[in-house]
Amino acid sequence: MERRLVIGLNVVLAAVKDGDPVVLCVKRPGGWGLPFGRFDPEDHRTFELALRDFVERQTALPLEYVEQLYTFGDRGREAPRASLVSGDETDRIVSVGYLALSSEALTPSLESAAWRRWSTFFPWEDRREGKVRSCADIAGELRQWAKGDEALESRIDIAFGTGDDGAWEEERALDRYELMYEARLVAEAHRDRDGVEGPVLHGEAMISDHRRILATAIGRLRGKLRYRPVIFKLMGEEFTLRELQEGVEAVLGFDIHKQNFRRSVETAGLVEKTDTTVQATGGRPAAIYRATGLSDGPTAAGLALPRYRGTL
Amino acid sequence: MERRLVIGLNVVLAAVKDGDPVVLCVKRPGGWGLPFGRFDPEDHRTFELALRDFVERQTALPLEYVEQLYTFGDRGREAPRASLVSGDETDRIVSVGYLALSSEALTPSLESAAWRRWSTFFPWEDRREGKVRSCADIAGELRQWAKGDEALESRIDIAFGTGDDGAWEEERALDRYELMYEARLVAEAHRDRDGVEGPVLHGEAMISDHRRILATAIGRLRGKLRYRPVIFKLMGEEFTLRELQEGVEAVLGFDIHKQNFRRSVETAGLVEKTDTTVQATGGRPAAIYRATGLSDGPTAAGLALPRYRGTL
DNA sequence: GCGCCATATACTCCGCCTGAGCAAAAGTCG
DNA sequence: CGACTTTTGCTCAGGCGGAGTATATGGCGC
Repeated sequence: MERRLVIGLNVVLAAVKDGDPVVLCVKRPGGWGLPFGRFDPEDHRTFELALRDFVERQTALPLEYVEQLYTFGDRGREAPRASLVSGDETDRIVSVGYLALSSEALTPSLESAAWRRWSTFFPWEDRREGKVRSCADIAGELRQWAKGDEALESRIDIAFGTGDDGAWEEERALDRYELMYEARLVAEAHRDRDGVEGPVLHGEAMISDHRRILATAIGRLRGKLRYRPVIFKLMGEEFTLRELQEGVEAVLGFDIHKQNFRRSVETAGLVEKTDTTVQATGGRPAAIYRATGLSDGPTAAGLALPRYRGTL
Repeated sequence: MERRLVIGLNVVLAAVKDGDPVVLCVKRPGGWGLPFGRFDPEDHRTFELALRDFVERQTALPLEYVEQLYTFGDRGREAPRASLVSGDETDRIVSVGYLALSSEALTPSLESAAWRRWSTFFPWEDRREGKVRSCADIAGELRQWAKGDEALESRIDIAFGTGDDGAWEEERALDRYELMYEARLVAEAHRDRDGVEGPVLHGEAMISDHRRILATAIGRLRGKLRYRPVIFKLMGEEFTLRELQEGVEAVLGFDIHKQNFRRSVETAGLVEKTDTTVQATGGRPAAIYRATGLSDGPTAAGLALPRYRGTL
């Protein structure tokens, strides 16, 4: 029988909820995963339409901003759960990953769907003060695994900002995940290959290669913050500068200087102050802002954001 | 009969030749296009392997650096030339675009393949002094077409750096091409839709949506220069700083300040000076440099490059 | 109303990066 | 040797970003 080609669509639908970045997950037989569906060339004119269609059917949540991430076509990646999408083990599955952003974490209609924090799957990516960061020295574990291999050590240094003049670059989430996969510090590495356990496992696993897709999405979103006004896709219509900053910090995964953030946001001209204020924090009331027209549209500049400058 | 799903692979193979950026093109019945082939799930384990396979067969050129660009799945995009890849008009074609870089523009074995300058297809993207830039005021033509529509004018301003504080951002090549397509300033717009001619047509057309894919590749490559050391994939083993600068300028499409370029490159630590020199320009001999280990690997920083600050 | 607290907002200061240009060095060519 | 070309070294000023201090404006307990 002929091996048919099947295209699957995966979505990382992200939002910010109670100051934490969350992603829409669906509970499947093998564990948690991203929403996905099969692309049917008969029914769907474009990928995006197909995506909106099945996400809305699966969760009753509408998609607003949508962006293509990457197309995964390697044989073997889908093996463990091929039957889920294709219904036929001999099919060859190619999957197209998408990133979608929502300004609200609305409750999904489906019981098996839920918003879950990024930090569940990537505890090491959240370096904000007071957050549950996995204090484990992952870079140290990796270096031990590298056993002096220079090329590997260089990759580790760049990915984790160890190294002499290196800095933690938040958008390298995928680099970090892939290193950890190779070093077998994540459960997927054991599931996909032999069952030899690594020293410690970090974060919760997802089915198939969904955690890899999520890492791709996180990195892409973080990078995009700096050159496109995507942060406003995660905010409501109106917000205080503190709320905006908390949204940015949630995505970036580290704290930033308050006064400088205000300065950079205000001079960028992406927001405008309204004449109303809110009093929600127990201190001085904050002015309410909204995004200007500049921050709309497919093109437009992003925010000038600082780099992480902590230790560890 | 069932509509089958077919995956096509397209490659933008770029190089720098005689100071100009070039792309490998293949002559087809309907005009020039990018090399492409059909992905066969039976034969190929990954997209990249398939890509290397058919490019080497079509042109006898090996691919070095390869990067996925985007997956195009909209129905209709492939209509005009569907039969080329599929051999069956009822198939649904999805195409995955790739960017590949070569340090040498080797002569392809196939007679129908040739290196052609980017500027053939995108004359407006080359703003270097003394180059054949199409002096036509494209932004003006676009604004005339926009007829006061604010949203459109804002897009034009951002794409072309017109607008008050806007600057020409070289990586927005796709934004510019898409606007021109919508305004029917490129031949493809007439071929794909009705035959109503626009005022002027710019650049040479390519078959299918290949010029769009090329625009995507140019934009991606230009952007990537700033944060990954990809420029060295386009250079030989050894080079002078002038040659390196000319390579960068060719890709960026504008001239940059010589002394500042030297400073930024040297402080970045991506190159190291050898103790040899060449005398090729009729002036003082230039030191030969080579890329350091830092510039290798999937990760690593890029060059700090200036922005275009010309007029027009 | 008054002191205290918490947060929002304003302003300052300084170092570094970057843009821009001058000038010297090291060759070729007539 | 002098004119010319290109490489290389250096300086200087403006601006942006990082970090901290100070002030404004509300609530709350008394």
